[in-house]
Amino acid sequence: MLPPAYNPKEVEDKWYRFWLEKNYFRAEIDPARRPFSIVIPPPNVTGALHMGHALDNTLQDIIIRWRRMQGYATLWMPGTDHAGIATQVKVEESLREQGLSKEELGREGFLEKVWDWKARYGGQIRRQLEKLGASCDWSRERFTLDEGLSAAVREVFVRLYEKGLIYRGKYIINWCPDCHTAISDIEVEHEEEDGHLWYLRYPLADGSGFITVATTRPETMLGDTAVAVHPEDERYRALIGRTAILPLVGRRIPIIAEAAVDREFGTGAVKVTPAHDPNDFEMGLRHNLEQVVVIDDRGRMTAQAGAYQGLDRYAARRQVLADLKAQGLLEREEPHRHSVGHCYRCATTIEPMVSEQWFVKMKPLAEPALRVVREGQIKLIPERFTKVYLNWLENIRDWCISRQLWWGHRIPAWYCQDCGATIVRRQEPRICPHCGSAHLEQDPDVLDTWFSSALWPFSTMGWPKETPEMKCFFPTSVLVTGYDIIFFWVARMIFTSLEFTGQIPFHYVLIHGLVRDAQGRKMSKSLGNGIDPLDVVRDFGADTLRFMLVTGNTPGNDLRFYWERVEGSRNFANKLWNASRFVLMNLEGFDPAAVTGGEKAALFARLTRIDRWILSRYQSTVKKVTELLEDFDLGEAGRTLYDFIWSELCDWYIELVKPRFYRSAAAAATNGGDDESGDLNPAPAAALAAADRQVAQFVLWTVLEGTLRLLHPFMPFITEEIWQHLPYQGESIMAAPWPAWEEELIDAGAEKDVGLLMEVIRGLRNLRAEVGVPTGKKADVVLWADDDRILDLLREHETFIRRLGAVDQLTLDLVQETKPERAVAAMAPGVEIYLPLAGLIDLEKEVSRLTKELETAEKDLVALRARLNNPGFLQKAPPQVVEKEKERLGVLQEKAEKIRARLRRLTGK
RNA sequence: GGGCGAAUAGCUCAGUGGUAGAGCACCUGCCUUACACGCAGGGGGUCACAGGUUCGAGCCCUGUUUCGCCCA
Repeated sequence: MLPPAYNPKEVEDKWYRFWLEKNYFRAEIDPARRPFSIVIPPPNVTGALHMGHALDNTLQDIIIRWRRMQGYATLWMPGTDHAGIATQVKVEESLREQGLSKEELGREGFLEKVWDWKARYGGQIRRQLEKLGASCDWSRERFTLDEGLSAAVREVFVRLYEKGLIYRGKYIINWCPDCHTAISDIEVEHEEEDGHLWYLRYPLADGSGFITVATTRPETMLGDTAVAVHPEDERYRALIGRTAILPLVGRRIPIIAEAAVDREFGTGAVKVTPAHDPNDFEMGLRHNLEQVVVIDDRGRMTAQAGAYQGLDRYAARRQVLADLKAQGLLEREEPHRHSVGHCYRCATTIEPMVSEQWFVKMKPLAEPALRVVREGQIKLIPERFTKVYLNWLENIRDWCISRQLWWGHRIPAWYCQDCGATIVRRQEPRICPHCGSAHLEQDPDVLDTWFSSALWPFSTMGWPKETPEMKCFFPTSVLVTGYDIIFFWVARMIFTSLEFTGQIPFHYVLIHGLVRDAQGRKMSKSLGNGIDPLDVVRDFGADTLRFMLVTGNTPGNDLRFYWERVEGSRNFANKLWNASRFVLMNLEGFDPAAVTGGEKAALFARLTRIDRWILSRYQSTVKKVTELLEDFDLGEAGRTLYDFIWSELCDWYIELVKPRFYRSAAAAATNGGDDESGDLNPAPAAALAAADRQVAQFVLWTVLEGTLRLLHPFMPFITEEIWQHLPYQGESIMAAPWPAWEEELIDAGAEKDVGLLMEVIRGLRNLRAEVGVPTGKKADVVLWADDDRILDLLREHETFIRRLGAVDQLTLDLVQETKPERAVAAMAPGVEIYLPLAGLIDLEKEVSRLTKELETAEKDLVALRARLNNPGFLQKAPPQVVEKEKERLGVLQEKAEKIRARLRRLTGK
C-alpha cells in the first residue's frame, strides 16, 4: 500500500536507474519507425545548470517522451559547449586564487587545467539533467571540442575559406579590454548611459580661427585624422578642403565633406577617428584617411598617443580635457545621454578598434537562410519571432570569428615565416606550398564558440562522415531554445546547415522565454536572486519543478518563479498520489488482462451513466492533450491534465464511485442487506453489487492508467511509481503506448445528464451553506423534476445526491402545485430544489437572496433577448450559435419564472 | 529612430469572434475511512484609454498612454 503522502526522494533515483538499465533512452536506428530527434542546446561547461536550463530541458523531455510513447524512433542528443570566453575566464579566476596565471603555465599547461575543469563540470551538468529526469541518449553524449566535432569545425572553416566566404583582414572590430579579445557585433550589448558632450576647438592651419567639434569620447581625438562636415551645410561650406591642426598632437588633418554627418548633432562638425569608431572607419576608407591606433588591447593609450602613452583610456580622457581646457580649446561641455556598447560576458565598455581578424562573409550565406524561413520550411514558434529572425538576417554584417583566447578550436591557418603565405588546411602542413619553407607558424587565435555551436545539429551526428545517424535523424525534428539566442545560435545553425548539408537543421524551433524571479527580475549571480533547480528538486521533487515550469509557461513569454506555484505543483502531485491510493485500495481482485472480448462487451453494457461520463471526459482529455502537444502548447496541455485530474476525476468521479465500493463491501459483509435500498433480495443484491464493483474498478483503472500515461511526459517519476503499483502490461510506463483517441467513448448524453446532476448537487450544497447548515450535519431535501425523464435521472442517482449533498431525508417528485412552506429554494434547469427548515426561515434574507439571483438572470435575459430580436444576428450568425442561444433563453426564462414564483409566494404578492 | 511584447479579480497569469476563467490570497463552515499538500461554499473584474469593423469584440483594425525587451 502506498504511504499517505508522496515522497519523491524515495522514488526518483530508483526509476532513473531503472530506465538507464533498460536502455530506454538509447536511440535505435530503426528504418521501420518514423524518426524523431532533438539536439540539446548544449549548456556551457562553465558551471551549474540554472532555472532557464531546467525549463528548456523540461520542455524537450516532455516532447521526446511523448513522441517515444507514440512509437517514434527517438533521439535526444545531449552534450555540452566548451564556451570559449566564459570558461577561460572562470579557469583564470580559479588559477588566480591559487596564485597562478595562465602565462606562467603556458598555453599547453593552461589547456590541461581547462580540460580538468571540463571533466568536473561536464559531469556535474549530466548529473543535474539526470536529476531532472531528462531522457537523453547518454551513449551519444557530445562535447564541442570532441575530436569528431573539431574535425567538422576544420572542415567547415577550410571549405568556407576555399569558397572565399572566410577571409582575414584589418577592420574595425569590437574589442573587450577585459577579456582581451575581439567579439562579434551581437556580443555587444548597447545601453543608454549618462555621459557628456564636449565641444573641442580645432585651430585652422591658416590661423584664421578654429572649427568646433562635439564628441562623447575626447580621448580618441589623439587618433583623429580628419574633421568632417555635411557637404550641404552652409555653415561649413567654406572650410571644406582646408586643414586643421589637431590640438595636443599637432597633426595637420583635412576638413572633409561627408554626407553621413548628422547636421543636427553637436556643432554639425565631427572629429574623425578611423581606428576607433565604426562610422569613422567607413569614412576613413572613403576618404583614404590614415588609421592611428591610440588605445591598446588593455584599454591603455599607445605610443601613438604621445605624451599620454600608458594612461588608461579614462585617465587619458581626463588629462586630454584638462590640457585642452588649459589651452582654451575646450569650448564647453553639456550632459548627454548616449548608447554605449558593453561586453555581454563581462560588461566592460567595448573599445571599437582596427584589428586584423578572421571574418565570415555573411550575405551569400544569409540568403538561403532567409528563404527557408520565409517559405515556411522552418517554422518558428511562436510565429512572431520569424520577423525578428528575418529582420536580423536581412541586415546582417560580416561575422568576426577569431578570438584572442587559448580555449577553443584553433584556427586552422598557418603563416609561412619566410614568404608570408597563409595556408589554410584540415591537417597541419609540414612545408609551405609556395616556397617550401618548413618555417610555419599556426595562427594563435581560436574560433568564436558559436562557430562550433553553429554546426551542432550535424556535427553531433558525425558529419562530415555519412553516418547512420545523419541518415536517420537529420534534419532534426524540433529545436527548443530561448529567444535570447535566436541570433547567436538558431540563425547560424540554419545557414551552416544549408551550406554544408544542403538541408535545414530542424523543422520547428520552439522558442521560450526567460525564467525570472518573483519580482520579474532576471535571475543573476550579481543580484543573488537565482534559485538552483536542484534545491527545488531536493525539497519538492523533479516532477514538481517540471510541472511548475511547464504549466507556468506560455509560448515565447517569460515566466516568473513563485514558491507558491511550486507548492501548487507539489500539491497536485500529492493529489494524484492520493487518488491513486484510493484506486489501489479498491482494486483488489481486479485483473484488466482478464477483461477481454465478450467479458469486456458485457462489462461495457453495465457501465453506469456516471462511468460513461468520466470515460467521455477522459477521451476528450486524451484528444485535447494530444492536439496541444502537436501544437507545441505544452503549458496548456499540462494545465488541461491538472484540471481533468483534480476537478473531474477527483472532485466528482471518485466521490461518485465511493458508494459503489462501500455498498458492495457492506453487501459482502452481511451477504445482502443493501443499506441504501433495502428492496432487493439479499443474494442477488450481493451479486449485483459485486458485478457493479467490477465495473467501477474497470473504469477507475482505465481512466487512471490512461491519465498516468498522458501525464508521464510531464511528471515521469510519480507516474512510473504509481503505474508500477497498478496492474499493467509492459515493463515501464515510459515504454507504454500513448493513449489512443477512441471516439466511441465520447458520450454527449452522459455529459449532459451528469452535468445536470452536478448542478443539482451544487445547488443544494449552496443552499445549505447559505442558511448555515454545518458541513457535517445532514439535512432534508426536496427535489421536484419538470418531467419524468429528469425524475428518473434523479431517482437513478439518489444515492449519489444523498451522499454528495449530505442529505438525510430525500423527497423526489414531479413539480407540485403546493410549494413547501418554510423552505429555501434554488433552481436548476428542469429541477426545483428545496431545503425545508425546521425553524422559521429568515424571510428577509431569503427574499433578498432570491431577488439578487433573479436580477442576475434578468440581466442575462435582457442581453439574450436583444440578441435574438436582432435580425442581423438571426441571419448572419452560424445556426448552431443561434440554436444554442435560443436554448439558453428557454432555460433562463424558466429559471427566472421559477424564482419569481417563489418570490411571489414568500412575499404573498 | 525602427520592431516586438505586455496591460484581464488584491497578486501571478490563462483565455484566436458567441455565457469573463484558474492558481494563490481573502471570507464562512468542515480532521466526511484517497488526500488538511485536503473538502464544501462565497465575495471580488468599465478586460489600460479613444475610435472603428462586425449581427456580436477581452479577442480583429487604427490611434493614444504606461511598462518591458530587441535592433540601429
